Amino acid sequence: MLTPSEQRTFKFVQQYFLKNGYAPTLQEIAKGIGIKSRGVVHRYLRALESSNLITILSNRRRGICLNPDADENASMAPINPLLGRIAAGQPIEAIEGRDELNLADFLMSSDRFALQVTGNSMIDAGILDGDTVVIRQQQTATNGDLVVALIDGIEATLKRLKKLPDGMILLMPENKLMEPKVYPAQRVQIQGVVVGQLRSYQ
Amino acid sequence: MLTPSEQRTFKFVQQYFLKNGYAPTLQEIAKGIGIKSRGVVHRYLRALESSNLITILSNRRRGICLNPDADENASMAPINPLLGRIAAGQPIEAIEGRDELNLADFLMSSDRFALQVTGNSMIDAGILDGDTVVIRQQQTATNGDLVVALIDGIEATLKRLKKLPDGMILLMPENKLMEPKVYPAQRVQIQGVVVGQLRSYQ
DNA sequence: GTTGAATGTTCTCTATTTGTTCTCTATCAT
DNA sequence: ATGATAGAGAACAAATAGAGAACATTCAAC
Repeated sequence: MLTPSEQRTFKFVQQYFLKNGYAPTLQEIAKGIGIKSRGVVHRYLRALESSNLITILSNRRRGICLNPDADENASMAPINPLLGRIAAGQPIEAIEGRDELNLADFLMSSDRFALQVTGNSMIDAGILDGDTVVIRQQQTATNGDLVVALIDGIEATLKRLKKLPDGMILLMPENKLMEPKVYPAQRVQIQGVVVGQLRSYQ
Repeated sequence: MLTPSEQRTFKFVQQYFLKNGYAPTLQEIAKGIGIKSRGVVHRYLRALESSNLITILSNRRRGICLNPDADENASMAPINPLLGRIAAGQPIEAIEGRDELNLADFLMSSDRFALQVTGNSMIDAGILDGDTVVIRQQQTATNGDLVVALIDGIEATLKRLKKLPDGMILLMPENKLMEPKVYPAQRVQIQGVVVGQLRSYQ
């Protein structure tokens, strides 16, 4: 059972964590909830700890951990309610089993990063200008993967990979108007493969 | 759990690697994260290594390797950096300002839900079979919006909305092979508009 | 090979920030 | 009044960020 200030504190910490990937300092919390005293913040944190919402690593800077089992932490994991399936001409049907969309699987891993795509070279693969692609960092890829490739150590491109039998590498754009290009393997360095894509319409 | 400086360091290394295809020197990292001491950088790298994010080849110049299958538990960093912008044939350029991809903005809001798309009616808009779309629930929409519409209270479809001057409603698929359909307004009920889209390649 | 500059590594040292613990006020509802 | 809740702020200890010196090791040019 939390007092209003304690709730505000907890919410702020949660959001800060989600946004920055590390805990806030007492001063940042104080500013965030609109007070000035670090001492007061500390008192609230103590209360949150005894309610089992957080764990405090003593004397550590930014040493606040969110306890995973806390109910209200459910909102921490970016999960989306309700996931149904929509098809032209059919009623929306619920999908059994997977009723949540877990973004953590999608891209929250340290070996992933995101890139914003410029240009239309991949529109036939449904990747439009301005979309964001999520890349898993790796040096190798298999035929047919969408890869980020570095050519001659300078030019970066997003293309579909095809290894030719003669050791050459074919980088194919997904755009009927553009031509695939062939490079000797040593000129092409794979930086990662596309594991996801997202777009915002606002 | 990484300190902010350690995260900055990791991100810089990742970015440098992506851009150049090889690891930076300690001095380059120092400059990149805004400090002067190579010793300090080395300390941060040690921390990253013990979090299993990187591997250091001792005494090797540019001897930092990014660990491909990073241990998520170790880092616990729920961020995925937006590292840059990729354009065909150009070096990857860093995006200043917005350096993080904030998923909270994207879909963590109570009035949103997700649907999985079946069918090819929207492929020309870059929405493929199997993609997930994020819908903001609302009863009205403006011309040109991508909407989830319920026809006769039964059929749900994802189409582009066009209100005709005579009060009829035109639902246009984004697929050259399909024909738009016209309905009287009372048969069509808007369920929400598409505010985001995502795809997983796994 | 030899050499020298650049680079990685290990330290010590300092200043600042941060966490922690106090005490002291103020407000408000019962 | 009497707790409970809010807040300010001082004082101290600990952690962190950073500088920089000193030495070891690479690596490329000669």
